[in-house]
Amino acid sequence: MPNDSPQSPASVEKISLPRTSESETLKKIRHTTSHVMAMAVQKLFPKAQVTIGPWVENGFYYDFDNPEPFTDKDLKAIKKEMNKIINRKLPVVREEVSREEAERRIKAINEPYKLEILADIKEEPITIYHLGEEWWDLCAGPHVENTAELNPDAIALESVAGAYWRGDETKAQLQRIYGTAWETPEQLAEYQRRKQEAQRRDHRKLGRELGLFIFADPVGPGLPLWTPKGTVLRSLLEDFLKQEQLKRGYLPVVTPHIARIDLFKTSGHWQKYKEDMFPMMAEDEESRQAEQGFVLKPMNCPFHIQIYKSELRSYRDLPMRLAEFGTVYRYEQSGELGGLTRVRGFTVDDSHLFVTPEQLDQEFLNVVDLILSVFRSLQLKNFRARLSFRDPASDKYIGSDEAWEKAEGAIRRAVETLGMEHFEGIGEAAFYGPKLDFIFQDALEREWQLGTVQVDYNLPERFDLEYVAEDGTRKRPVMIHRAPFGSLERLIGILIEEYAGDFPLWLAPIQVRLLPVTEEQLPFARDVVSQMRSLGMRAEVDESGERLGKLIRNAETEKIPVMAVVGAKEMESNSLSIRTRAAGELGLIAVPEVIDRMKDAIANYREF
RNA sequence: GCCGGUGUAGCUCAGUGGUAGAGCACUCGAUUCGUAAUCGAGCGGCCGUGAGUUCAAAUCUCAUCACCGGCUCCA
Repeated sequence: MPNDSPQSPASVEKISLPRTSESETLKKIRHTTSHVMAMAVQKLFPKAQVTIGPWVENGFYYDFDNPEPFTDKDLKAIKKEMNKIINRKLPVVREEVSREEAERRIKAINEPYKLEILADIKEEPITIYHLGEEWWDLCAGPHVENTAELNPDAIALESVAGAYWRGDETKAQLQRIYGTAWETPEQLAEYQRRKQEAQRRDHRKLGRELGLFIFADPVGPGLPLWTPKGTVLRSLLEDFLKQEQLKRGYLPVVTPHIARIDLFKTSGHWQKYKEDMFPMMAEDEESRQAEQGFVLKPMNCPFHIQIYKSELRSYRDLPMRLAEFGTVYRYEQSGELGGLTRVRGFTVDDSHLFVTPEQLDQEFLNVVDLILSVFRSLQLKNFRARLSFRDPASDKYIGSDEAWEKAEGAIRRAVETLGMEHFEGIGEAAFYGPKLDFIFQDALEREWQLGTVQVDYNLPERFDLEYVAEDGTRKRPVMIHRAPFGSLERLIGILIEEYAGDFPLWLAPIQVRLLPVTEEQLPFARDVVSQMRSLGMRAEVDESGERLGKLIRNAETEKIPVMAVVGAKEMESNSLSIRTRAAGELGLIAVPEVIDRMKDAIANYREF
């Protein structure tokens, strides 16, 4: 791997690649290609039944019900068959039929899934698209007019995957084939190049290369171990947020990792969240039977609630903002785990705000303001805000409709007040309340929730929380759950990919490395480093004794932002030859000036 | 949890039934060198794990664990 040497054309974007949603042409191409693929599959696998085959942002897929799962080898054969179909230059013909006629024809070819799809189509007439004489599918279109408009060299089949019919785990598992299709072979090549490029930013790869974290088989899946460098990163992010929270009146707390099962029965976790919790620890079989045991905490809220409840609170104490970097454990399904973005043990930058109903709106806005300012400081710009509401049809939630409506109302008012762009995610709520979530994308365009704010009327009720109001009566506070990072693990995963491993100076695990030209300069270099360290900078000397070219190469590969070459002339003039990753060689600079500039840059979240 | 794929040295990977390989890293020696790889030698592997087939298994079969791409589910 040549790493990112200056010669490599870093990220020159020669060819522009439209996304499907932005290009009518691509929509047609991909739609038709998915039909061609389905036709090819049914030719090679006559038992395969078709279901749906839409375009997606980078290509298309089609789900089949086939007695045998497809393998990578099958994909090759399918692609070959597709080429044949395309080369036959089949016309793509739209036909409108009545519902009865569509039903009759589907029954004639025995395609039960199509029948279900037909039942869901509201409008008439029903549109059917024919590929030549021998194959057709229910489809709204649009399509190209002839398969000759497709270029076999601009099409690639990518992978097979299981997918549930209608996205429902309890329904049949279908075989999904993913593919991609473009206008020209050049576009396909560019798409594949960018995909490779994205893989180079993958935090799992960079995390290993930069020595930030590891996973160890004997420890277990989804349980990251943080190396010294990774721990620096974590601590810096924690300290940064702690300072922001200090300014805003948060109160730090610390709570244990385990608790009696009863705590989670009161909160409702045991009833609604049990599947996501590690199994109970019981002292003996009798205790196990009686459900008398301890569990690892999947969330911090019940613990913070206990602290709130430990004294009688006055309205004068509110809002009370209890904050903790609380490590929680969730028994995620094995197939869900991956890198730092989905793990089984992670640290939430958690806080629970206990507020009066009158304070709710303002406090919610304050939290959103904090979250947005955190994202700004971290230079995270590409996110979407999601209103995560409950699915009224599901039974996975606790609490009354009234409480839910009040909480959802508070979130709606907040985004309206802020004029914030957002979308709604039905069924995305926590089991105890609705959320405002901030959704980010990783290098491979998968979406992840980071920051979150939640309004909760339910847990205060279940734990019978109170405060004494001005008039002396006992009233119930409202809770806001919030986490700007979401979790340190996921945040760092996203940050690594966002920065492509090039951390800003203030976050870099090693900020500056001194590179002695010969051993002669070692003592001087060590002295400069100790000056820097005494000022809190993360500095080190390369003691390897290799030649300068190698020292630079190593520092570049490790993505160290500032390199300082020390040779005879630097030593003589008490200066350093500075080379930065971002700007290259900056020439000779006196040691005190280097230190001042470093200090200034770090304090102001700027580069050297 | 489900479907497909992959597990060989610390890392990246070659080896497809017959004596385990390369580059980098690491150790030692020589070199004291000016902005992306100095030369040489050495160390290092129960071929993820367990069973089976075979005269013989890294290689074939089954099971299991982990990882990767999806699905479902979530910070």
